[in-house]
Amino acid sequence: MAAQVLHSEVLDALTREIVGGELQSGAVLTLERIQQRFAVSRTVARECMRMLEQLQLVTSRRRVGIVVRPREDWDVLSPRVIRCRLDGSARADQLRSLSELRRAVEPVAAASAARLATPVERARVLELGLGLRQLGEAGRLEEFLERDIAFHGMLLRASHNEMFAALTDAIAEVLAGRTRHGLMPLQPEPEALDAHEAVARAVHDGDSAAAEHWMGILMAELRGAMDDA
Amino acid sequence: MAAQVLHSEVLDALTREIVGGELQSGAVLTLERIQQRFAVSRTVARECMRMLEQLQLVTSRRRVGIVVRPREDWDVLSPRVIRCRLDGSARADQLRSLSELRRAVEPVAAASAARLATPVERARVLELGLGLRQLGEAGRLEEFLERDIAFHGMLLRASHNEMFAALTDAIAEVLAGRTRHGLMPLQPEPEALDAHEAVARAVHDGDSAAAEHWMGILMAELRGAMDDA
DNA sequence: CGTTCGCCAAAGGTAGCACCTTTCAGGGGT
DNA sequence: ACCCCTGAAAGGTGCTACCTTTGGCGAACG
Repeated sequence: MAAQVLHSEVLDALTREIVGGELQSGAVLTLERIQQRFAVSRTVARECMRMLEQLQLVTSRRRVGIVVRPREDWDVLSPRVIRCRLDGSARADQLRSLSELRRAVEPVAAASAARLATPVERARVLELGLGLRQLGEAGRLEEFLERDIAFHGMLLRASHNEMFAALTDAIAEVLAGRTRHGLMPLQPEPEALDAHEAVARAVHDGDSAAAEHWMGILMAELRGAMDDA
Repeated sequence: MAAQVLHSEVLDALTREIVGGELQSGAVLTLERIQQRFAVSRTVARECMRMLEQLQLVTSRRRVGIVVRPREDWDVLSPRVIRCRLDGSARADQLRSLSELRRAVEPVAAASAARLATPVERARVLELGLGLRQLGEAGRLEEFLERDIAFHGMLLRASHNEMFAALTDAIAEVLAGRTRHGLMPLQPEPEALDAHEAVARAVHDGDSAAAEHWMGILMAELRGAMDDA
């Protein structure tokens, strides 16, 4: 992302410490300590601080220092915060709340996609959806995951709502995280495959009610799967 | 928010110009020009640039300058971007996509609240929900709006999902924006009042299916109202 | 005991430098 | 006519030094 620029390691390290709970609400940093700890200049320390401030992770007060804010204030929808929480100790919590967000968003996104997608997008959704069945039944989990991510991402983008589209990466992380944590059956449930296919067809045919309905079914299924685990 | 610190005017001005479309994708800024235009030092210009970069509004490349990114890349869920879009020329678009997000999130949030709210939160939700009827029937729109915002905000927080809670302010903006733009009837529809009350009771009684159902009804109603306008 | 006052730590902001990357133009060779 | 090489300039990256402003806190005073 920010590439090799800036000592973005500093930002990442601090973000992780805050969202990971090592630096609790009320903890105080100073620019000086950041400078010394990471051996960077004031400029870099300040830029990091500003970014943390923008994420609402800290607030900077004169004479006091840089104070860590309580979790309620965090900009938890920011991709950076999501990413850091996903590979920190708060991983499980983050996955749960993201899954819930998914359950909320994806059915509505599917409905919008059925209404608003371009012909090219419709075709692509259908293609991806149909392909899932073959990969699933063949038990090719790696490829299934990859295509599943592509399918859900395509759908979110096809909704033509930029706020849904902005969740693409986070949702991809949920999917990948589930698989990596062995929360997936060795072979996807037939019901899930049916639901995927039904969603794909509904979007392709412009049937927004059906798209929402079937995506809802799909969400309910994986909610059941997660509750078991 | 960031208070009177920093020439946050600079950041706001630039953010507005980008999300407002005055600076289109591919447009190039330089630190030098920012410095001159706003009469600030390089440090301040750089901090602003870093924040814009974090919002994915721009990307900074050596020898080239600060390049505005296409809208797909923006961190459109960031409160700052939402705020700037809401009082820029993209207001209508932003309200529409936010409303859709609301339609997705609020029913699920209501269901979670019914499951997870604390006794205090349940009582408060019920109180706010019941109060709405009186204010609505009396036609006291100002107070109705205020309480409506409190009601939905309480519900989002009571869902105990920090990602839903993070949308509180944005959703408050939608509610306020609708009223300010005369998209509300002079007296709230009786059906809407019924739905509010039903949601409040369901959350209070811990009936998560009913909470989701009635909130869905409510969302459908105001979607109808918005489509009319 | 309460109130005021002043100190100073730490952020806010400015200025200017050295450096590195990237681009782009110009020249020479094929 | 085309390609590659080279060099210079533009502009971000990072650093240091320095001054200003604010606000917390303790001491002194009423």
